[in-house]
Amino acid sequence: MKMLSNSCLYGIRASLLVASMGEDKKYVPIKQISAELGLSFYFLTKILQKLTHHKLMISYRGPNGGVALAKPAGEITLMDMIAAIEPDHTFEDCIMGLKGCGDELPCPLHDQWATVRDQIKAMFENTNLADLGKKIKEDGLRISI
Amino acid sequence: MKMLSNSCLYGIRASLLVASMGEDKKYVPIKQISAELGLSFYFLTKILQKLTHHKLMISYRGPNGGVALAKPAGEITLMDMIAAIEPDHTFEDCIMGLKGCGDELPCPLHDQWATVRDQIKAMFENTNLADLGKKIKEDGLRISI
DNA sequence: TAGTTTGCAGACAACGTACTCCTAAATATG
DNA sequence: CATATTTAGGAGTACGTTGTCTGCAAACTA
Repeated sequence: MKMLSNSCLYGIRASLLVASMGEDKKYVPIKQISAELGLSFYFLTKILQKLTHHKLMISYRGPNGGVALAKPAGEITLMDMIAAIEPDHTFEDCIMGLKGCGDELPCPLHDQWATVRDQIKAMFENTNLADLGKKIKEDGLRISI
Repeated sequence: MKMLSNSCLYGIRASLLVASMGEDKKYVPIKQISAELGLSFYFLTKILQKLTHHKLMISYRGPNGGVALAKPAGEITLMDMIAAIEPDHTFEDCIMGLKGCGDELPCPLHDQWATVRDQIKAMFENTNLADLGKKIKEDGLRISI
């Protein structure tokens, strides 16, 4: 069950890596990020450009350049990342694909689905990069492979 | 948030319609189903062929032909439909896209996601066409437009 | 048997996502 | 100023999903 596009996943993982490395280094080169995460440099470049356009990251060209978070990691939620990379992704859709499905005019699965959907939405809204970075560091969780 | 492909949604809606119409008529023509649901006849034909191949439906050619459910509606779950139409759809994936993510080697979102994912899986496994048909009939819920 | 109705099967086009490559622009250093 | 480093941006390829069309096979009707 693919909830998020590859682009979105790559963007989140890259941001987490930048958050963890950016403490000593101001800018992290995209080449280095792609190597550490095992992703295509060219493709990752495109994705991170979307994040800089949406002011979640800042970039700097030339030697010692790279990308950095534009805000503290605690102020960037997963929902921010999704909105920047997959702008068409909504969390309102009817699971049966019916237009106009809602509390007043529900499809047969509406109530069950609305509950689950709101949980997913809350998960993305209430989780920020600092939360995930802390888990990665403290519990040894991973963002590679 | 698109959980299921259009093909899958169309197949489910068509099956529900067949279940509700098949009481008096043995076979329902695909042409009629596509007209009532506002779907492409050609495309729906392809989708329903997958259901007949997976023995969820039976088809009959010629005048008074069409498709019918191969089993009582109460014995066909949404998960059966998904498996037939989207055979690659799994409900085990890591939401971060990491291979090997599991209880022993979790990603930072694993626990939160596993809970939601299992609810979705259960929703599809425990809901059958008769359940939905009953809601549609008794509560006036809809499968069109 | 001839003609009509219906599903079956294969080819094909349009589109979005994923991914690659190339050149230009900005910046640092000697 | 010359050169190396690094991001920006546009063009192009590959593939899956969606959707269309055409001809064929099966079944009924007269």
